Amino acid sequence: MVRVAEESVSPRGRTAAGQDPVKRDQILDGARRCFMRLGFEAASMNEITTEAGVSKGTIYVYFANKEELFVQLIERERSSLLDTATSRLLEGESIAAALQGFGVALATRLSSDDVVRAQRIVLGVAERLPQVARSFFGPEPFSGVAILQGYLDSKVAAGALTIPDTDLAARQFIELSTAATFKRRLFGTMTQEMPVAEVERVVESAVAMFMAFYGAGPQGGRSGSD
Amino acid sequence: MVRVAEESVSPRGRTAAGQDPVKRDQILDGARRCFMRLGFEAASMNEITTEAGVSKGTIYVYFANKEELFVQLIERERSSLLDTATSRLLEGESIAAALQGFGVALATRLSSDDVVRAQRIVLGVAERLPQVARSFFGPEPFSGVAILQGYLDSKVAAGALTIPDTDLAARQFIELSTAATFKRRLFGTMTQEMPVAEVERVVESAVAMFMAFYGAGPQGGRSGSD
Amino acid sequence: MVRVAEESVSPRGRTAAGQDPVKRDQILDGARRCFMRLGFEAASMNEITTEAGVSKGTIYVYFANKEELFVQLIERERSSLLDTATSRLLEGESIAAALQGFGVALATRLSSDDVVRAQRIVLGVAERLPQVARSFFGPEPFSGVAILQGYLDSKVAAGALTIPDTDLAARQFIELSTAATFKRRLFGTMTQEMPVAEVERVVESAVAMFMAFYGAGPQGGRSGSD
Amino acid sequence: MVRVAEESVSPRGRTAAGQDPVKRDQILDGARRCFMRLGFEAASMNEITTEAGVSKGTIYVYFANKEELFVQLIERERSSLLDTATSRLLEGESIAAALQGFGVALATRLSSDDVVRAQRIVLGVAERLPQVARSFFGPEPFSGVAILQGYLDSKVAAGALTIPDTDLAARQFIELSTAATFKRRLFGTMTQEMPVAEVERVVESAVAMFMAFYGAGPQGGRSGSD
DNA sequence: AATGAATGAGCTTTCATTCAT
DNA sequence: TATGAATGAAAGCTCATTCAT
Repeated sequence: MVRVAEESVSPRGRTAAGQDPVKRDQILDGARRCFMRLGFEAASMNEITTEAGVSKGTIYVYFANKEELFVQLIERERSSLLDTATSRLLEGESIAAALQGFGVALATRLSSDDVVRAQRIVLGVAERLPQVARSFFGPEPFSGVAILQGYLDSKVAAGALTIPDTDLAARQFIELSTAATFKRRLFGTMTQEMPVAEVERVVESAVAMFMAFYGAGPQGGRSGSD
Repeated sequence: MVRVAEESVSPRGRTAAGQDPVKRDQILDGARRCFMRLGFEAASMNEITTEAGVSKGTIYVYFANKEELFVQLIERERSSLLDTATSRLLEGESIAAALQGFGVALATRLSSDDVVRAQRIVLGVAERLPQVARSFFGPEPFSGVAILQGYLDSKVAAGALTIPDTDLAARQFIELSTAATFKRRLFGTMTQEMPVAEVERVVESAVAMFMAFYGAGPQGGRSGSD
Repeated sequence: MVRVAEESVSPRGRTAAGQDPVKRDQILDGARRCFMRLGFEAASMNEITTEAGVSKGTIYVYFANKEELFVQLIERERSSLLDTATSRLLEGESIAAALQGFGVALATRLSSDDVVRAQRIVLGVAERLPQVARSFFGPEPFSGVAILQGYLDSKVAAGALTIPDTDLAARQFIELSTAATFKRRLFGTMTQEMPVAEVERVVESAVAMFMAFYGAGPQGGRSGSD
Repeated sequence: MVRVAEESVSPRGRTAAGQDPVKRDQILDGARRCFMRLGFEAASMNEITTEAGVSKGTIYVYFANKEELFVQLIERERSSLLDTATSRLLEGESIAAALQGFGVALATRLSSDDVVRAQRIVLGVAERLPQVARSFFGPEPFSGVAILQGYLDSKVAAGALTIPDTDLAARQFIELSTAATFKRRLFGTMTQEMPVAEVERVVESAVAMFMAFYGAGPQGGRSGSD
């Protein structure tokens, strides 16, 4: 019964109900535009219908209800969220360079119009759909943190860094990298995306501060107890 | 049903429509309970009416509509948000102690159940009511930042700190102080408020890192490259 | 708060929400017309709204949902269903006359257009609203039966009738009285109400048959055992 | 999903659209299960489709719409409704025995769960599909009545019974036989099928009453006045 | 000035029916 | 001929807002 589309546009033959990935994406694209423009509550299924160019019934074949549609949309969007940052981290030639690349990619992505918008919507429904908010940055724990922590762990093991609590250190670096943008963008006090050069400057400061504290050496970083 | 106790009713005669500050607060108190419990969309004016113990019409005399009621509520709540943190900053006997007190107070308050809830609600309507989100932490720019920046400026002027960009440095310290809590609480990956001892440890690390980088000395902290 | 209407049209002052009996009846009247014309499923709340001359919201203040509205309607209608038959029974000068009056009233009422229509609708939703169907003829058991049984019991006690099972006998008389009409009207093979003269003839036969079998005398009626 | 076993499929080549009686029955079987379980309105064509193991389109080739499908279903079911009762009547060795067999069979069948369910559904749509309800018990007039009336006519002709109005007498006997069950089962005041022994007792009373009134003899039963 | 009953647009969701494949 | 994905009208119900009292 299920004959999956072989290329991209529903090619030939039929697909099982609710199984055509092209139509599914078409719906998600329409939903994305609506949710982004209006938020979760204000986006009506009617409008999504129109925007996606499918009928009401079709949407309900692919997605059980509005919440499920939203959850699936976020799921789809999430996957690519931290890809660039992750690869930047692994590509870095030195620790400082790796952190710089990671921090810039992360700060840029997290403060992009789209992601900011998405974060707001997700937080707006966090009470009703807690798992959506919880997994917004990827499978728990906050995956950017997990990745960076893994990286830091490896450098600590190699003796290149001295960090008593790599989970905290990872969070610290991320917060330092996004110090100028995250809250400002989320709460709207910064209305434009920050220029790359400026982001780079902020991350440079973050790297410098981080390395000054955690860089291996006699004075070794401290995170709390001594 | 809920009637205000005799003595708290506007004292003498009648007040101009929509002018009685006691009734105004009574409405805002009810609205606060509803919005916090249900969120902006789910809180119905009917429920607010009941919770506040006033009639529908009265609410509409004091507040033009649901949005305006919400805006006014956030405005009222905001003022006290950073009071403790601010006074902790000014009470500190040393820079490190001042920062420690400020950081702990800030991290604690920002990750309290109430404030987390409020942030989510505010962010959920940020697209529709941008100025509410924008001014959530106080008059622009982000007021915790402004206060801390002022403090840092004074210490720089006194030669106790070396900071090229005190705005950035203020943000950095705040982000470091809330590194373990802010995102986790907001996105729900941390479901309980963090124990005070743990908050203190995190802030100690923040202070150490901050002072290591910006503490006055030959190597003076840098925030860009030179 | 609740100031009940003193006469018939909402007289003066306000009534508590969902408490105005005049408006309540107005809604039930509109609902009655719609349900009778279209049946339960086909009657839309919109149409009832229009027919009753009230707004959607008002209906939902008085009745929680469509089912509840229907239940309340049937409840209201039911009360008068067997009044006439009951009083005819008690007015009869002889047993035969009492039974004749009761039978004619019952057969007439049960086969009237309105009652037939109502029975169909009630039976149509019987699976979903069993208690509505169950109590259609009044509080259990089938109240016409209960009343007649009580009457028969008294006559048996007085020695005027010999009936081993008065519950069965009551049902038998009722079925005999409505033998020509009940099923025919309900299932639509008889499309007009039966002329009174004809009903009277059928009930006369019922009375004759009943008295021949149960009338006190040496041969005494039998209903089952040897 | 449900596929008919090879051998039951239309035997040779193709059948004209909507002409294969095997497929037709297959559809009606599925529809029967759905309608009985859910009632007319609640049974969706989708569910019938699944239950019958045919496609939506196919159903619409065989039956113009949902109503027509229902009509045809009732038509098919109807034929067997009174078979047993009819043969019991003709097998009876005496009039009393014939009536007893007929009455018990009829009362049992009419109050069986399935038939009660079917009657309710049919009555629920009686206003919209009058002919379905009208012909529920067979071709007009009420066929159980017609058959019994024929039987009574023959006995009257033979001088074994004295009945002025055999149509009425037939109805009377049927109502007496089902006096304890019909309304109670239909309106749900009796939730279980009645035990056979009890049905037999009720029918015995019906036969006794009937024979006492219509049994040939000097006093000959009368159904009108003289 | 305060009340709260009434309003009705608008919401999400269902499902009989169609028609391209 | 048979299929079942797609359609879209219409359903029950909610709730911000109004205005007669």
